[in-house]
Amino acid sequence: MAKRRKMQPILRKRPEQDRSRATVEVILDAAARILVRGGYEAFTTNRVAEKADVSIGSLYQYFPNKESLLGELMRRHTIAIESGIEAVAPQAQDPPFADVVRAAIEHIVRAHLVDPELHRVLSETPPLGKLDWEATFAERLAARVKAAFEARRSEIVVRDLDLAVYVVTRAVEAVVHNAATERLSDLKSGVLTDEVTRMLVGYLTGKATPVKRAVRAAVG
Amino acid sequence: MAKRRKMQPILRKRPEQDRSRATVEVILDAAARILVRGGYEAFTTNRVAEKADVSIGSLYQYFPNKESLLGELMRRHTIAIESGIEAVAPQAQDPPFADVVRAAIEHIVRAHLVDPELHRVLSETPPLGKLDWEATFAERLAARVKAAFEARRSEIVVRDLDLAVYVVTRAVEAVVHNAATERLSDLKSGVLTDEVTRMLVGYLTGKATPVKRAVRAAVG
DNA sequence: ATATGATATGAGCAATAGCTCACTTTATGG
DNA sequence: CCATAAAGTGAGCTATTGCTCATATCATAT
Repeated sequence: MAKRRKMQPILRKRPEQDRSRATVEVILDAAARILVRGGYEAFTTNRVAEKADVSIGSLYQYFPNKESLLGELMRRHTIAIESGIEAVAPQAQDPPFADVVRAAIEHIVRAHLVDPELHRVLSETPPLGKLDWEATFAERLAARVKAAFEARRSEIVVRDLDLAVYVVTRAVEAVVHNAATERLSDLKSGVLTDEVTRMLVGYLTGKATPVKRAVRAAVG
Repeated sequence: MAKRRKMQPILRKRPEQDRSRATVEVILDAAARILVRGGYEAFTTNRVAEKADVSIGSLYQYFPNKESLLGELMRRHTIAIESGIEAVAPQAQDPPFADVVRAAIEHIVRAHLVDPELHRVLSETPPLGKLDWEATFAERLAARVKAAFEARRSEIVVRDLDLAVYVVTRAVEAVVHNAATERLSDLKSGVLTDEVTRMLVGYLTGKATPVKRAVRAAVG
């Protein structure tokens, strides 16, 4: 008598043959393209199936519901970001504070350069909006930033560290996020990273940073 | 033979009696409450009418379509913000640069303290998201900020003024916007304004600002 | 060949959306 | 009064949504 309700696995059926794996891929591609072009409004399962040139039945053989499609899209996007992030070299010991700050910013920039359009849509999409990875990513980042600040406490003039971490992370995330759609070239060239780095270092240490170019100019 | 298509006035019919004016008000109230509670997902015309305790027919007598409901809501919100902003005193001549910066920030803070929840939902709502006033508001603000920067060019160490304006406006807007839902008390108390002011002044002038409390502690 | 499971199809269902319109009720003014 | 206009009603139309399921096709192994 137990009513079956929202208790399905993430993927209804594991695709085992090459043919079906391809089908899943085509579906996800179509989903991403529709999301990017028309936003969540245009994102309907029927349209996705049509654009993927696959019957609606096939879609529902692998995805138990609309939300799971979004979920898988997000999962993959997260993975793409995380793997791209691993390229960040571990810090040499006792580097200039400015370099630490810059490294963190490049962290975020890199994340936003992985399929920026899809990134934007996913992060603003109603049912999942700012969910999962954005939360945990932000948390991990905040922890990391705070640790870095504490390690350099003597160089930092700001009183309230927690507040500083909050202000800094939101500010950077937002500037980068916006720049990903409004000033993509500045993002890619590193000009924006320079600027934001100077802002943070100035704010935190109370000293102006000499305007010097980054060691490596481009990030993506 | 001309097909009638999306060409209706903003308000289908002007309410002329007190009774109908009240009806319009009740509808808008319900709309706002539904938006705040359930987001755009829950925002359906039938539900709005139901919550307003008004027949769906009455709703459509004053609002030609769903979008116009959102539009009117936004229009009123804009007006509320703008009138609240006028309270900002005109600057004394040649005030300290920090004061100018602080005034601009308080500008934005004030805007976000007018019904913060509704503000958030409206700014993230799909069909209008970041439309109209957010665009023009940002433009006017950017122009104002740039003018202020130019007037103080000698005190500013940043090279690229346009880039600086971009970084500054996005950063402040985002920090304040996020704080409106995550750190409302810090926003109201002025602590956050202090912090952001210090960040900007440090960034722009290259000098650390002495940590002094604002003249008036609270904004809203 | 043939049996078996994996894969694919698409007509169509139940639910809900935005919205209309024929109609009733309430207010106003001569 | 009563005529006219304003205001209010809600059953229900049309379109679309997410999603199912009976059926058909393809792949593989014996």
